[in-house]
Amino acid sequence: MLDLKFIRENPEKVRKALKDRGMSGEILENLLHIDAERRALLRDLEDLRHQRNLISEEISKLLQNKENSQEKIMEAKKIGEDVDRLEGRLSQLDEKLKDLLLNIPNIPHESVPVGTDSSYNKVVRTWGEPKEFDFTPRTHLELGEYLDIIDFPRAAKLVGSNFALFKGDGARLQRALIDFMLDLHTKKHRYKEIWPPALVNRMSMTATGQLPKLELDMYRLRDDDFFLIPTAEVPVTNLHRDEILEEEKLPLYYTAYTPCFRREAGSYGKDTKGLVRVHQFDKIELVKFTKPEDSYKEHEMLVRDAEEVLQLLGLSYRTVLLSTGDLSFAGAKCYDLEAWAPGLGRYLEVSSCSNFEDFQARRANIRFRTIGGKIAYVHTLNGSGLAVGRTLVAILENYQEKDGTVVIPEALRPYMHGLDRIIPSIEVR
RNA sequence: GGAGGAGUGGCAGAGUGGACGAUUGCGGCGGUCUUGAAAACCGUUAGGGCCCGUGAGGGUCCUCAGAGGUUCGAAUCCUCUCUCCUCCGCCA
Repeated sequence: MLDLKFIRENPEKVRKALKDRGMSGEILENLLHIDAERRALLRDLEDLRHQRNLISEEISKLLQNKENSQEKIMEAKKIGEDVDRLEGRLSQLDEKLKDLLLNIPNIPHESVPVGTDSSYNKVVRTWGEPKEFDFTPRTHLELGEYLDIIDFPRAAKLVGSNFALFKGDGARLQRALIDFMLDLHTKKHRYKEIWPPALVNRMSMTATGQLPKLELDMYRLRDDDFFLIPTAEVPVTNLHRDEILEEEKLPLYYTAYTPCFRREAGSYGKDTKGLVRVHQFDKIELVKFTKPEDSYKEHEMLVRDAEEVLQLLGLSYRTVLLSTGDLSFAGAKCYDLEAWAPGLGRYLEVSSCSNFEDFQARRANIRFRTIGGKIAYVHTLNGSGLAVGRTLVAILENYQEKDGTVVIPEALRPYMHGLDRIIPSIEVR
């Protein structure tokens, strides 16, 4: 959420942001109109309340002196009626204003390329070369089936389409990746590990920006107003909701492994097969709370922390700076990391690292007290480090051999009890 | 799920209809003292909105878990919701 005062004083900046994102500017004009009306009303209302407060004080004194207060009470009552009327109107306007405010996206940072869709994204660097094969590389679907480590039909039997089920060395590889990533981020990069609930309430979902806009993309429980988290960003960012942090403690670094749940409503037809787009996947998330002046430096560092996972796994990738049209609602700037998937023959988004500036912090009311005693909003950042399922796709497709077996990347072997290769299971092991 | 108890500033904790946006302590900030620091002492310190002012600042309104209600007036009384604690039940 943007600062209302900022919008009021810089409407042209918000107008430009909406335009750059390819959105209509109508919402802004609407908001400015309501804001003006609301402020005029507020002035009248406060004036009335002031009068009433004065009379109430008089009544108090009259009563103490045992004098007659009936006349004053009648007067106050009359003002009270007007107050009620204006308050009713005010709460209507407040509601409208809040709704509009929650639906205005963040303002893209000046370094973000302007463009209405992903074709304007900019590759800022690449690492490694897309791997060449002297045979036609298989997709992770083919490999998963051949090695009997991923079982989509049975997952479909258990829940429905677009769910994954890992077996044997596939399950172990999944677990190894989680462990490997968490170890890297906690030990080397000094993030504190969090193991949060996978369910959160409506307030948490609103604070990080999933609600109200994306409610249909979320899984919601029927009997309680809880949601399955679409990313660990939600519980971890909400750790400090409604808190005032101390400046000396910033920046705070957190990492968390969680399953992530997404309905993917409206994305039918895209990536309908395989692990690329499933309703439940696993992800290691990185979250930072920083001082405003440090957030862009911290953002670059966070991206590097995520990139290191790919480097250690020996997966070639590119780092993409998203354009204004591709940027998420709450983000001010975002880099995607895309790993090369030879079987699919394309790059796969395995991480998305965003700086939200104070957009989430304002919604979530996360502030800090400076050493001088001033209070300000923190900046929040997060990124995947990494999405486990898609990383597994990249590993299978990059490390496959002609015979259909898959070599385990060196870095993962300690987490696989020394196993160096996945071969088809001939019988139940 | 049942029965009780509780929710107040950064934290702890007073406050049962008007003098309370709130005693006090801790913490924070400023100062005295000191070569410097600590201790001690003095002062200061809730958040937010609106209006006025170039500014320092001033005025005013709102906020005591949240939403309603009673009242001229609510932290205080009433209703509902949420959260936490204790006991019982159930359970990995």
